[in-house]
Order: sequence, then C-alpha cells, then structure tokens
Amino acid sequence: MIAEAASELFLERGYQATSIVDITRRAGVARSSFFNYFGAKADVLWSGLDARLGAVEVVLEDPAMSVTDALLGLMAGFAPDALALAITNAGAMGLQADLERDRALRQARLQRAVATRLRRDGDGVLAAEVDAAALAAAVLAAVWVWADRAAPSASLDAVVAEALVIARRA
Amino acid sequence: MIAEAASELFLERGYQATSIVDITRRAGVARSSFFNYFGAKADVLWSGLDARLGAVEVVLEDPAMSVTDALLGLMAGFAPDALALAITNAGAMGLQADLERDRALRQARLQRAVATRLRRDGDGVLAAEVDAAALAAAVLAAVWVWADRAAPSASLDAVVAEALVIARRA
DNA sequence: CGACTTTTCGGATGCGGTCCAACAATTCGA
DNA sequence: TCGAATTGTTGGACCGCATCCGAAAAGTCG
Repeated sequence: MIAEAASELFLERGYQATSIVDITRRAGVARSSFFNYFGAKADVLWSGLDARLGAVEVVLEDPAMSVTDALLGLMAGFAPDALALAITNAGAMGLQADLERDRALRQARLQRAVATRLRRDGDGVLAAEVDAAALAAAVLAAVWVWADRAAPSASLDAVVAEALVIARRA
Repeated sequence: MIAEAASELFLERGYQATSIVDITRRAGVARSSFFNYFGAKADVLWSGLDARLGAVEVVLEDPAMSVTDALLGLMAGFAPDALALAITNAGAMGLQADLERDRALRQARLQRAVATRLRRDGDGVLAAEVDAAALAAAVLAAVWVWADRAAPSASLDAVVAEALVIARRA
C-alpha cells in the first residue's frame, strides 16, 4: 500500500514534491511505518534492483560462476516494477536528476563487486576497475534502454546480453 | 578558514560526526556563511575536482580535442588538496562510505560527459555508455591509486595516462 | 483467556539544505 | 570626503529526510 501510494504521488506531483508524510497520509498510515518497510525514500523505487544487486554480490564470490553469467542472471526476469515506471516517466515525475544520481550509486555498487572479483582473479587494480566499470555500465545502460522503449519490444535479458557483449569485446 | 576548520575536524572526529555547525563554530563564523562558500558539506572535499569536471565538460564539446587528450588535461597538475587527504585518511576519518558514494557521483558525471561526446561521434547508446564508463572509471581509479600511495612516487598525470591506456585497449 | 511477539504509532531529536531580511563592511563615484 | 551602491555576513525561520525510542495496538499461540 505504501509503495502504491508513493508511485501514485510521484506520478501526480513529482518525486521531489512528494514528501514521506504525503505518502503515508495517502496510504493511511503513520510516518514511522514508512521506515519499517523502506530504509529511505529512494528505496521505494530501488528496492527491487537493490535486492538483485545483493544477490549478485554473493554469486560473484563463487569462482565457479563466470562474471558474465552472474551478470546475465542478475537481471533475469526482472519485472517492470516501480523503477521501470520511474525511468519511463522520469520527465513527468521530475526526477531526472535523482534517478541519474541513484543510478550512479547502483552502477558503482555493481562495479565494486565485479572489480573485487576481477582482482581476485589476478587483475591489477586499474584494469579491474576499468573492466568492472564497463560491465556495470553495460548492465545499467541496458536497463535504461529497455525501460525507455515505448514498446518493450525485446526482453530485458536480450538487451543485457547485447550490452555485455559490447563490454566484453571492448 | 572554513575549509581548514573542516579538514581538521574531519581528521579529529570523522566526517559524519562533524556537523556544519561544528565547522563554522571552529572557524568562528556563522553557519550561514558556510553555504556562501560551499554548496554542500561534501563540497569541502570535492569542490576542486568538481571545478575540473566542469572544465572538462566544456572541453569535451570541442570535436577537435580528442577524448583522451581532454581526460589527460583534466587532472593535469592536480594538487594534493583536501580530497587527496581525505582519500589517504579515509579510514581514520570514517568516511569510506561517503567517499565511495561521492566518487560514484563524480565518475557518473564524467561518464555522462564522455558518453555524450561519443554519441555525437556516432557511437550507439550502449557502446557509448560502456566506453565512457571505462574511461571515467580509469580517471577516478587513477586518482585513488595515486592518492593511496603512502609516498606519491609517480605523478598523478602518469597514473592517469596508464589507466587511460588500459581503458582504451580494453 | 492470557502471555508473548510483532506492528504500528507518535513524538522527540539531529542534521543538511534553502530562503530571506537585516545588518556590517567595503568599494567607488560624485 | 561623503554618500551610495555593491558585497559579505549574520541570525533565524523553515522544510524534509532519517534515526531512535517508549508506548500502545494488533495479531499469534498455548
């Protein structure tokens, strides 16, 4: 209910213009309860992806799993949740800036996980960081390209795969 | 004076534990004055690099200037300012997390500028984003590697150059 | 029905950031 | 030299996010 109320208000008034009090009021719940379910305002949009990022961090620690496979699995079956809606309507929601900011944070988180793995595999600091950045950027860019399409023609998985190919050959 | 007071307090108590009021108190100045000189708390550490990022964004719009040259010029003669100090003493300052966060923001900003340029040069969205991410990560990683060295043996420029070579060949 | 656990709630607290009107200081021109 | 205009400084109000905590409520289970 909280998430629904938040999404509604984001679309109606924009992200910045919607306070947590606004959300909880519409949801008919106390402000405190918001933080029982979300650690922060941004989590309404990002909790889905964040959970997957947490999972991929674990998977990446398994040396048997290739980095590419781990990243492909990361977005497998990613449903068009609040985030996808936010990307599509970023303009209307007035959260271009916030979205860009939070995207950067997630890309960095993924980059860190991949870089740690690459270093474990013997890469130097600079090489690991650069390659990890390319891969992480590929994943995030794929999500954006996919969500930005008016008609979600191809599946997200396909776009991610395409992006990873570019990142690997680069 | 404000910057000095801030740096002192960051080293003494840590970044998070230092409020803006603390800084202005030590600097013997009103809280309001802090925001006359810095747009935000983090700017104490990042204003130097941010200024250079602003410059490189302009340079990158000039098609005559190659991307590599623009990035090399970005960090040319970068002095060991508050940021370098913060990186070196990140642990003592307890700002590992904050530093990582703000680093991600700067890397993203640089990535955006480079990606825009690459797209103008005809690259596709995914390729531009991936390549730009590699280059941006190379620059930021170089700064970290350089600042992290106990003895700043090599110049920052050299490290950046090395990182860019890795990013380009990648 | 009663004991225990989990949610929910309200409210206090702290901090970052914005805005503004009043006041001080400095500059500069008549 | 004096006065005006610009610039810098200040205090304070205001808002929103986030954290913390004790208490009340709701739900669970023997």
